[in-house]
Order: sequence, then structure tokens, then C-alpha cells
Amino acid sequence: MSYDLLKQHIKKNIQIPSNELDRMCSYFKPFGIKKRDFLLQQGSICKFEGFVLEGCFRIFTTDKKGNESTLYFAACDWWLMDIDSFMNQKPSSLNMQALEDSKVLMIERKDKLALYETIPTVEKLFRVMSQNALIAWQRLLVRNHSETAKERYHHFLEVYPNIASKLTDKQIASYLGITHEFLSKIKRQA
Amino acid sequence: MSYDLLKQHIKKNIQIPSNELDRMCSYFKPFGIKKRDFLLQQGSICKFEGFVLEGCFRIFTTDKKGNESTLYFAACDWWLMDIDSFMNQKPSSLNMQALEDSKVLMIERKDKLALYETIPTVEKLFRVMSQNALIAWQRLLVRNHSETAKERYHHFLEVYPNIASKLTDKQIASYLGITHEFLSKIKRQA
DNA sequence: CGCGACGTTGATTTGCCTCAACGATTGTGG
DNA sequence: CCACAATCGTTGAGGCAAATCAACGTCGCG
Repeated sequence: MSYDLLKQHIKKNIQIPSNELDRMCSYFKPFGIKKRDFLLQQGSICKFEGFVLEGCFRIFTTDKKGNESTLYFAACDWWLMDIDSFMNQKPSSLNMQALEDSKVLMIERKDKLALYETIPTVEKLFRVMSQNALIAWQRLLVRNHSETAKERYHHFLEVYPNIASKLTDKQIASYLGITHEFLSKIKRQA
Repeated sequence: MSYDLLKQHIKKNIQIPSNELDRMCSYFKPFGIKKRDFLLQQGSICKFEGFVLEGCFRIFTTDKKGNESTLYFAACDWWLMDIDSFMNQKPSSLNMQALEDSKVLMIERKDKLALYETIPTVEKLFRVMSQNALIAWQRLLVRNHSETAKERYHHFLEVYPNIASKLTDKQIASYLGITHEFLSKIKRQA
């Protein structure tokens, strides 16, 4: 069953009766996407949220100056959402691109909003997940302030080896906030 | 009433019946703290959450190397929480220091946890707040990757003039992730 | 008054970027 | 399947952003 991974993931975060869990998951629909295709593109309005079953995505944004900045990579067991665009129905500033052929479970906006109203535990689930994400972003900021690009690179390799192995150096550099030329020089050193 | 600010703040985030709002707020207790004193210190376990009524706080962390990194400043209408320490009851990595004589509304851990169980709307409130905070941290990361220290400095002055006016240059530099010497040189330029 | 934290300034060094050139790898159309 | 283009990775020269170290003036505070 393709829903097992999602159910496991949810149960890791909260306690939930199995009938509620089943009902919640029933709104998620399997969806396949090919390498290099976009699940969401900057400027469009996000009408879904997704949970990755297979493959890998890169979530990035391009600012007015043309700088491309990678926020994170989402592999199996990660979520794909643009909260700002999804909740406020405004144009997204994010791109979600499949780095390889991938499979996700998608839920539509109206179903998600309905779940919030009908199953209070869903509020708790996303409250807990958001808070965990918040902690991670704060830690990342501190790392960025206190470590050099070289240290951050090795930390990334150490913590996400299975994700890193799927990425090009250019993508890693964009995530670290450095040029790919400089990343190449870092690699030569160590 | 010192609770008006908190009530206004909550109503900006969610719709909530006034009886629930009253009940929720009743668990918050006023608390005063003197300039330079700590509401929370790194290493201790966080047993409260707070909402700032007056004054200003600096939330920062010191890593093994002795680098001090300021995560944010909390003035009137902001929250003081260390989610990681509060939820998981583990030693905090954050310091919350009053930059001037301040007043906060504090809620104890057991009361907060009870509120989650008894008033589902509280889950929604903190889900919404966490998601908004998440968006802000993501934007900040992109700024840090795409802008120079000078640009980030002026952006900070522009967006938070009332907070910036209360801070020393050293505190601002720590927030921007630069040395105070370099901040001084930035100021001379513009 | 005198001490300690803050702010400024200059000289030097380091981390990282820009630009440019060149192999290596991957993708694509005939 | 090959030929070619496109993208990726590497390397080097030079430059800019920001750190480091050190000296000195200033201010608030005991």
C-alpha cells in the first residue's frame, strides 16, 4: 500500500485514532511526475499539498536580480507545500521541480481545509509539524552565521547522504548559498 | 486591561468565540522583568511561553566556539518561546534577555498543554502562527543568500524602525551575522 | 573619578565571487 | 548509433565583501 509511508509519518508526529487516520489519508491521491517537470511554478497559485513517496524534489526561488536560491530538497517522507500561497491564495514565490521520476500523494486545497474543520487532530498534526520545521530553520540560520561554506558542505553530506548522492554539485551549491565554482574548490581541499 | 493586546493579537490570527478567548487568556499571568535579566538561559529547561506587552527582548544562542548569534528581537506584540525545549523538555539552546525593563504575559507549560486538549481552537491558533513564522524564516534565508550585509542592514532599519532604535550597534550586528566593526564601516558609507 | 562596554578607524588577511577558458558528461535529433 | 549541442565540473587570475587584530575616543555607571 502506497499509503503506509504517509500513515507511519503521521503516527510519528501525533497520536491519532485509526479511523481518523484512514479518513484523512483517503483524500490524498497518488500522482506521478517526470524528471525535470514542475509540481509548482513561481507565479502560479498553490492549490495542493503533497507528500513524497519516491524520488526527489528541489524547492527554490528566483528573485528580481535573477539569483536562484534553493530552500530545501524533498525526498521520500518529506512534504511539499507552499504555505503562503496555499493559505492566502496568492502567487507563489517557489518552484518545486522533480529531480528524478517521482511519486507523491497530493491533497487538494478544499479537502485540506475541510479536514481542518472536521478533524481537530489534523490541526494538531500540522501544528506539530510546523513547529518542528521552525526549529530546523532556526538551527539552519545559526549554522549559516557561525560556519564556513566548507563546514556547511560537509555537514550536509553527513546528515543527508542519500539526498546528496542524487544531486549535482550545482544544486548543492545553490542550497549552500555559494557558487558552484567555489564548491569545486572546497571539494579539492578536503 | 493588560490582556487587550493579547486578545487583539489572537483575533488577528483566527476566529474564536469570546468565551474561549477569555478562558484561554485567563491562564496568562503578568510578569515584570528588569533590564539585562534573563527570562530563559541556555541549558535550562523551558517551562513557559510568553507574550510581550512592553519592552524588548533579544533571543540569541552561543555555540561551542563562543560565537554569539541573535535569532530575533521580541518587542511588544511578539511571542517568547523555545518550542524545542518547551515541547520536548530538553535543555534550551536559547537565551532570552530583556534589553530594557519589560512586561510579559506568561503561561505555564501544564496550562498550555491543557489548553491544547480542551480548546481545539488553540491548536489552530498556534498552527497558524507557526506557519506564518515559518514563512518569515524562509524569506530571511533567501535574503541572507541574495543580499549583502549593507542591504540587509537597511532593510532591517526600514521594516523594524521602532525595534532598531532600542538596540546597540553590537546587537544589530549580531542579528545580521556580521561583526560590529564591519557594521560601523557600513554606516559610514551610506 | 576610573573602569568597562561601546563605537570608530586603519592595516592586513581570508572567504567567496566574477569572469573566462577548457575538459567531461549528458542529452538530443538525424 | 553517431554527431553535435548543452549542461556540468574544474581550474586559474583577479577583485570585492567581510573578518581579524589592534589602537584609540566615548559614554554610562559604580
